[in-house]
Amino acid sequence: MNTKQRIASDLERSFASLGFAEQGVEALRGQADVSLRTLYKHFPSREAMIIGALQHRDAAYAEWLAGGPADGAAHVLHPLVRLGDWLGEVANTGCLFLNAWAEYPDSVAIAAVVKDHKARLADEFRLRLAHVAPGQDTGHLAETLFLLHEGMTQAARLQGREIAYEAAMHAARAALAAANIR
Amino acid sequence: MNTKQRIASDLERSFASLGFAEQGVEALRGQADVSLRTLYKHFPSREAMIIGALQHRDAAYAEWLAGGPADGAAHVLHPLVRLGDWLGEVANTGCLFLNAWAEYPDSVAIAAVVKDHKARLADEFRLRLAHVAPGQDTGHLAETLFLLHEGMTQAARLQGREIAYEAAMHAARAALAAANIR
DNA sequence: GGAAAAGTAGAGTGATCGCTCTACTTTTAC
DNA sequence: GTAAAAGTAGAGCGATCACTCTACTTTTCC
Repeated sequence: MNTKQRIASDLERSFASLGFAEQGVEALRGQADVSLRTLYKHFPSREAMIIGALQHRDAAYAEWLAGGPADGAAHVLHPLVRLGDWLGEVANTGCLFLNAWAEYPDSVAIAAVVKDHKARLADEFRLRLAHVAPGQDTGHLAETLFLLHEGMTQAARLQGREIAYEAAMHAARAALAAANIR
Repeated sequence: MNTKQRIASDLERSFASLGFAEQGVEALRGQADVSLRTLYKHFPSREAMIIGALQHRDAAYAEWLAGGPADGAAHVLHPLVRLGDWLGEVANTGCLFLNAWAEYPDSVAIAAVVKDHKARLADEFRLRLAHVAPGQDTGHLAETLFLLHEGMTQAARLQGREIAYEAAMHAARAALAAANIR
């Protein structure tokens, strides 16, 4: 792993646990354990540091999602199950991407990274549905699963992970059953 | 309407359209068209201004939700329909409450307002379900509708309001039909 | 072995921002 | 009518913050 990637990883962990607003560049420098000059060499502005952290998480989350059962409803539900695991294992401060966007609503670059990440996530459901029900129109279903994914992320902070996970899985299974995917 | 409420209304509109981070106290003062001294008299810190704006929107949203068809599935779906209207009419910058929380993750007072607002929203679904299906266990269903509500809010920014609205309504109707609520 | 690249430490700078304060005017209430 | 309350205008303060710069050391690579 090169220096830039290692710093990006530290930045991601730092932003995820303490949020964006509460942390200045000096604090980030400390977490990454590099000099200010090196930090700025790889990430020439605070915004670039945030983008680097988001891109790092984007890659990590894609890896986290991969795999699971090869067929049937369980194949489609796998990303939701994994999100449930994720929410249980990492500090639950909501969606890192949406939090970043909230902090920099005018940044075109950050908005692009966020939309890109979410589009890839929505595609994940489309691909898995196409694999399980080839030829079938599953557009609505993919959207529904994406809505439940986003809802679960936020609801876990508000009402507890268990409640959000149970409700999302229950609703997702019902939606798949209604489309004869079992 | 007294001065404080009028200022709170201006603050809400201001935060909603330009976000939290991008706007300092001087800009807020300008939007509310009052002197700095008066602004601080009613809201003694920037955090208090944010809380005031959130409380104002909480009340406005409760009023916005009220009413709708008196019975059947349409009674339960009414809040989702209204959210669809809301997303079409106001600048869609995501959920004001979650954005505020993202900006001040350590503020106990802000977290309390956010959780309070969301709890009231979840209760809205529970109450409407209890009205339509008295005696029936609709806990899961209420959670599902809440997830779809939260998911719709975010997905509307990411994929467009129409897609998010269609998907959420479709999923919600299916969930109600599965519980024999029509 | 030596030059270039990449790193460290940390002081300094300019701008911004939340908030206070002074001096003055208008409105409200009895 | 008058006193208290509430408002305006806006300069100024202290702190913070993103970012730069100087001086020096270590690592890499042919």
